[in-house]
Amino acid sequence: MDSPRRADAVRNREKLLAAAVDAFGTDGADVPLETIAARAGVGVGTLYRHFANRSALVEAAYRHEVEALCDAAPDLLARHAHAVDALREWSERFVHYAATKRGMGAALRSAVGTDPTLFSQTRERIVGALALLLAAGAADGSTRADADADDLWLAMGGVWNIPLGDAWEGQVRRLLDLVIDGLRYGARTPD
Amino acid sequence: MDSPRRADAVRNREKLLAAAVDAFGTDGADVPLETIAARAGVGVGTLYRHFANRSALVEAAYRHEVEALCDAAPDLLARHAHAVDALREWSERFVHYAATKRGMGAALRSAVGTDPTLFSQTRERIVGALALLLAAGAADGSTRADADADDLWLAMGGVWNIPLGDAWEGQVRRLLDLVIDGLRYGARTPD
Amino acid sequence: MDSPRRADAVRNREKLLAAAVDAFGTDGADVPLETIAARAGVGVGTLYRHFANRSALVEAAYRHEVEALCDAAPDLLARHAHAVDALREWSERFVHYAATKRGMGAALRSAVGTDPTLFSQTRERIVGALALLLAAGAADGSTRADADADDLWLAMGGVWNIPLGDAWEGQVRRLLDLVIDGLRYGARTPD
Amino acid sequence: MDSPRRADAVRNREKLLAAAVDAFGTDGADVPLETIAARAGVGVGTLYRHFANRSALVEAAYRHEVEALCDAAPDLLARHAHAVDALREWSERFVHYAATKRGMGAALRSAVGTDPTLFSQTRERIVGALALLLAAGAADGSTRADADADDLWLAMGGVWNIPLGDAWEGQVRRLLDLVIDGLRYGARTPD
DNA sequence: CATGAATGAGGCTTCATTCAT
DNA sequence: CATGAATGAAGCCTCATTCAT
Repeated sequence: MDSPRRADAVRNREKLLAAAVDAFGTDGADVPLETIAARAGVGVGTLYRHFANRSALVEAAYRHEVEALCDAAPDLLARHAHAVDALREWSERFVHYAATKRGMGAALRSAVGTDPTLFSQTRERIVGALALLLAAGAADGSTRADADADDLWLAMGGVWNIPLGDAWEGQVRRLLDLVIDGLRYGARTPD
Repeated sequence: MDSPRRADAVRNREKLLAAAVDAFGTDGADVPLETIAARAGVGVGTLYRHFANRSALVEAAYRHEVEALCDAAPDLLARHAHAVDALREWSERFVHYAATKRGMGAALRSAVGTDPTLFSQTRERIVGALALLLAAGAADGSTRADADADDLWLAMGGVWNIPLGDAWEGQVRRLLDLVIDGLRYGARTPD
Repeated sequence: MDSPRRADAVRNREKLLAAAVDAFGTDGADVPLETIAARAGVGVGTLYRHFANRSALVEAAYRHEVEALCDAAPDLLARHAHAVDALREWSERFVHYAATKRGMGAALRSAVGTDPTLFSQTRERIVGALALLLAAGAADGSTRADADADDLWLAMGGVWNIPLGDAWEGQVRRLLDLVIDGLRYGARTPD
Repeated sequence: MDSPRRADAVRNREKLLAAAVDAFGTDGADVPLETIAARAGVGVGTLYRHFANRSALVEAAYRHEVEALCDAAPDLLARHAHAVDALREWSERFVHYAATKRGMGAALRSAVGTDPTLFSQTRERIVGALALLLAAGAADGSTRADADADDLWLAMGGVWNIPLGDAWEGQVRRLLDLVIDGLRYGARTPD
């Protein structure tokens, strides 16, 4: 239904979002937008056609990451026999997401001014994904039935506290594994 | 030895550092240096006479805060009968320092590029101050003798994790109180 | 002979000219062409198919107004028993034209650079229309026979001097009425 | 009292104003500010230090012209035995001013939005200068005593109606001479 | 030593124009 | 023929830094 031209535009948008996430993470919150455009392989004009200004881009890039993360939840459930395994794989992606958010941190902070609901909305979205995974886990008995998505989110939120550095990724992994193990405790299906 | 002129210069330097800490916290990492100079009541030229460039100022402002914080430790010990009370008062100042560091955060991050040892050096300085306080506490029995300055630093580092907001200061206080109470546990002198 | 396609194209051209006149008057000489295209309900591409560039559009819009104004002269003569009545109605339209020219003023000034004959040509066209009306008036005796189209044009040109404001339209009307009354003076047919 | 440096700054300001008047007249209301800066022989930054933005510059340039014009009135009176001669010379300058205003017209129109009192204020200033000249003329008998500055301003305002072109300056001169001759009519001192 | 004016590079954003679909 | 996405040149403005006074 969309003309092919439209497809190119969509692709450009994706490229811009990817480039933005990357650039904010690499070069800091102040990367010239022209750098992002260049990295995406398009002209500045194109960037501005898609995103009215810097905050719009920052916000879109962040929301995009959250969407990608949360959209994966149902897919993963469909691909795994046990919900807990879906949760494990989902947590892999969460690590990546956490890394991104760290990188974009400064950029995000300056963008929340524009839309103060940004963080609360994305939080809800993520808690929703967690709720989905937990519900499935409760249903198939692969996670304990009394686990709450909000609590899980808080526990996972511990990753923000892990100091950046070489050991960061390993620590994040161990934290998430620990949390997921906690969800296994008291589950119906033994390992 | 110092001419009166010299005294003025020193005073200007102080005013600039104070203005910088203030401005970075208030207006963000991007405050024009001219704004800082104005806030200090001097011309930009004077600012540049004291600090070669923006990062130099950021770094100096941060180190200055750390110095002020750490220099207080011996003074406090001298003024309190029990080391633990010195520690309590020192932690008050630490709250202030933490607030400053939060405000300067973005500015600092862009400055570490210039001097990568910045954080490790200031960390050492603070751990040193803590060690001093703990040693005194162990000596007069007002804190447990097996406490380690590095561990204490890590525990206090929890303040970085407290989300900014209206409740921030209260939470910081409670965290620090908790930690200090921990140091009391097993101390020779009962409360 | 004209395919329906052609009819659409003609209609688009008209819509664009109308939108241009409107937009220049409303938003000033700097309206983005994209705005004009949108107001005409077509894409920019279509605008460019019809007008090679900005000045071409400005010029065409102006000429179009003049054409519409002048083409009306013979029609009006055909519809009125006395030429002076045709002249009166024509002057109504002139008011509208004057308003338009005022609005487009800045845009026009930047376009004359492209075609310096623009104003002299449109002047001739208008003087021609006036000559037609006066000739008819002289013939049927409804206006004095010694009136000259060039002089009439100069007299009507007084409208450019009327300061813009709420009273503008009323003053223009009174000026034109006065001029036309002058043409009645000494006419063969009494009122 | 002003340091020499200050003198340079003042000179720069003057150069910028002169360049602006010139550029707006020559290149139209849209001249890049960088062009004006270049023409004044300074960097853009200097332009911006003196004038916060485009309208500020336009407005300042216009007010500057009016000031120059009006400040001349007392000087001229001091230099001429008869007030009417001062008035004649003043009207020379008015021609120049009128030319300037014509040139800056478009630029001014876009700037009035910022300060709607611009025209009324400058009008008052000019009427004031005229009043001064007329009072002197009434006193020394070189102009008729019943002349009113406001009326004189309206009469001189006729210059705005003279169509631009090669003949413009000549027509302006003749108009002003005519008006001044009118002021001579009934004056005590015969020519 | 202090001052603050001058400089100009560089970022943001807009829009005329082109061109693939 | 129409569409509207893409391009990039160009203008506005800010601010770090220099330097004459």
